[in-house]
Amino acid sequence: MATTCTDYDFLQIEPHWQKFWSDTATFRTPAIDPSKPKYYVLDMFPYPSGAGLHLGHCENYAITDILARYQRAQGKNVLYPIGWDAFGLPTENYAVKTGRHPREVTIENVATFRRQLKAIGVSYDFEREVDTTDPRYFRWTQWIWLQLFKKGLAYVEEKPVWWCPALGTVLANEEVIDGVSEVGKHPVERRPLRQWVLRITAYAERLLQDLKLVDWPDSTKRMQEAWIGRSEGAEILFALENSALGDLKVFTTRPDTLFGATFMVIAPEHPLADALTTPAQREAVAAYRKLAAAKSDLERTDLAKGEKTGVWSGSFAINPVNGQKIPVWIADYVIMGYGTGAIMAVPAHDERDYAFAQKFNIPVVQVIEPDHAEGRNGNSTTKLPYTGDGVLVHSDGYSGLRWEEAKKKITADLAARGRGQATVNYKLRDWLFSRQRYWGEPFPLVWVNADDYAAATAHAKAAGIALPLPAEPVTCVIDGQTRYALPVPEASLPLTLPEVRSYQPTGTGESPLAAITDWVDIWFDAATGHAVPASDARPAAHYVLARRETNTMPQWAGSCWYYLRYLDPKNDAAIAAPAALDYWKGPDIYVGGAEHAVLHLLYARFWHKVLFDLGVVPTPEPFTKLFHQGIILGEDGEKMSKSRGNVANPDDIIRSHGTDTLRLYLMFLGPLEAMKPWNPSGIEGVHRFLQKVWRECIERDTGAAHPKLSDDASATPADLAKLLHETIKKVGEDIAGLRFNTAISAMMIFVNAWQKAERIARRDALAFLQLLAPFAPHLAEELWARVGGTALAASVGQAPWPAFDPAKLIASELKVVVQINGKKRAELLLPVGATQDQAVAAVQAHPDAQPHLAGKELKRIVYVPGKILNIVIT
RNA sequence: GCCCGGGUGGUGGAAUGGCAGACACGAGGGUCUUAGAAGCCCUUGCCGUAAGGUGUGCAGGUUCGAGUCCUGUCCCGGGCACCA
Repeated sequence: MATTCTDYDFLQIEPHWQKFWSDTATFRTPAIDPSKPKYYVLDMFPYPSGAGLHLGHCENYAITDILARYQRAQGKNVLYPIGWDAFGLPTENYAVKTGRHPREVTIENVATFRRQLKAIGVSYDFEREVDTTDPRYFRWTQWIWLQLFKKGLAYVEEKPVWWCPALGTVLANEEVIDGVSEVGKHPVERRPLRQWVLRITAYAERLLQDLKLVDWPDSTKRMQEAWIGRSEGAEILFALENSALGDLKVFTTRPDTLFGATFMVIAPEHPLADALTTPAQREAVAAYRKLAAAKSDLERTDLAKGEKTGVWSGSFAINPVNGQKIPVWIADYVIMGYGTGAIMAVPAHDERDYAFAQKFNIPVVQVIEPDHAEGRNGNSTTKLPYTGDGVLVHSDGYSGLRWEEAKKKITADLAARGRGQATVNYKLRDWLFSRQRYWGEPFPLVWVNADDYAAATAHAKAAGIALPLPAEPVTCVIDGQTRYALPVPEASLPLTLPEVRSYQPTGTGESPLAAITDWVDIWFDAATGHAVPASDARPAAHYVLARRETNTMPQWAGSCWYYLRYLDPKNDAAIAAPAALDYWKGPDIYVGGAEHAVLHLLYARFWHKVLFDLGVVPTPEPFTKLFHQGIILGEDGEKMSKSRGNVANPDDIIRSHGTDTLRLYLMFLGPLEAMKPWNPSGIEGVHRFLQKVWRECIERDTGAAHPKLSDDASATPADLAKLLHETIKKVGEDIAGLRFNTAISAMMIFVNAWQKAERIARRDALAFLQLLAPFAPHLAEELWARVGGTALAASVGQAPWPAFDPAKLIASELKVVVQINGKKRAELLLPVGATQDQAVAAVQAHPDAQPHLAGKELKRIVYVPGKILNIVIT
């Protein structure tokens, strides 16, 4: 039932239809039906911040909503869900500031988001909402973590984190601005803390290779490739002059330049740095290492632009190919985290090594000569450093070889002597997976001593409980004692967050959870997961004294698998039922910002592959097709931000022009993937368009259907009918190809023509409303009902998408542009199928063309029927 | 420095190697109106009264024909970076 307004009163129409959709559950996901094709549209789910929806969200969700509505009209079973990525720092910080519980804040923010999403008219199935902070959801986040733990993909390590002594807390990278804390501008330092780390590097090769399986923007694929950073090379052992110290292992991608190695460099943190330092150098090395340690990574990289620094250790290494004695230096341009933390330096063929050698007067030996370079054998004119390809020189036994061959041969020869081997290195680091925060998923495990670990696991086994234990126990040292990580039984999940009185940091760097003694120190039953405070009497002999893990998981955890939970969000027995996983598989399209091109997408792929290996999911990749919408900038062309004062608020636009106008305008602004400045003056254009559609459908004074609508199916003039079918074709193709701006332009062209026609068949008007419906669903519903569409379907979206009639697209005559020597001189209307000779004859008779052709020889004729006739003359 | 994008009217943008500027915004003129708003009609890349010329950052090239392909170059935006 439509409204009765006579004008396009969007303030009345839009809420009316939102209520209709909600009351009739129009967008409830259909049941699994293997006989029907499925289409799963996924948005990157939002973090429900206190600020509410911004235009970027609106753009993102308008895109997916249009796709969802279009695919429904195509007869697909559409899954179009939404949820909340609600754990995380801003909420926790807000809770610290206000003393409110983060859950309370989250519930409030989610309510705001849900209300705003409904106000922009997106057709989500709100019955499938997921919330990462809901224990029924994070139960499965914890379950997946246990599978990773069991597979040996989780381990514990001391890792440096940002520590702010003044705030007494650990800070995230983004909370440290220019070397001071974002809050309060206090100094910060690096401090090692016990952390959980996930072994994503074990999947590096597959994460790289399987990029071939997905339809993603090339730039995103390349960013992932670069992040994984595969490089082939060799590990080479250099004997140390002091043979008691053993060998120094380096990684190089250029084993072909081994004869040019004139020094070695190790990172200041290298484990051999101490041992290699001779007494004479001790003081200098100590000073240098202290200097390097004080530098943040940022400062170290900043110095890349400046001078190289370093200090000689006093020791020498032996080049394995020529026995030459070369000095070992310590310099911070070599970092411990990559390769082996040590390099062989070849100044002639590496810019960094060259700069270092220049500064410290180290010899430079050229061993590669570019092809066709003059004066091989000693009198080279090649400018050094030379990093390109070529032929080896000054390399006994290898001189004259091309570099590719030399790489292989030198590596093989070293391998034969046990002094090296070909290896592959990745830049990808393991994933630091713990946070010293309250508002995150607790790790489902406790720490116990060795004896209790043995007793507890034996007890669980005897009780018939298969704990998710790794092959090798994970241990760490707490207060000087070795502790074993004992997982809670899967059946006891979720492990929920205890209530705390304060979210203030503990001051020790630990999570606020560590202060809740009753929760942390417990008697623990490994078979049931049951626990009582350690201050209580031991309930039974099989209870062991345990300390809970007080770190929590990072925000990434919940967002790594949420797309699977939508398939079956209320399932208490599994992530999702196998039938649901089988039918829906994964998203057919995933839409979200390019800022997640690396981390989120890489982490989610990693978890998905682990689940694939476990047989939980049927596909090796989670997101087969990915699309990044461009950022909406402020009017000034800068990023929208409060401080710049250039933020456009969607609520204001909904009030002034309606959400259909807002959505349509966001889609009309330009290509979806482009970064676009917001230009509020242009919004009038699309608003006028919608009003024009209204005026063509509704009689102004009575509010009845417009009198020019006719029940005679042939009432539409032939030109307009042809245009309608062209529009149906174009809009369908453009939606499928994500070119919404040109789809809208095609609809505008049609309506301009419709306005000039005296009559139009009612069914043609309805077909047009169907095209408009994905973009401006409220107006389309209203007009659909009032023009008579409800006889076909209660909701415009439920009517099958109009088909275009190819026969209607064919014209009897085609326009051909006539060019003479490449310049347009005339236009011809030729019957379909006209031959080149007929075309040329027509041109020669054409008054515009004749003067140009008179007395000229036709040297060449290019004829493309229906397009162009180009005549080349002398 | 490296890797990606991208440079088209006053503005947002359109154009399977085939009429550059679709569709809009803005601007100018007209119509309607007591007046205005809204609507409707016309004009609108630049130079030129016009015929015509010219035009997609710049310089070349390929082609009957280039915004589109190739080479070089400049500028803007994004990402990465002492990664051996």
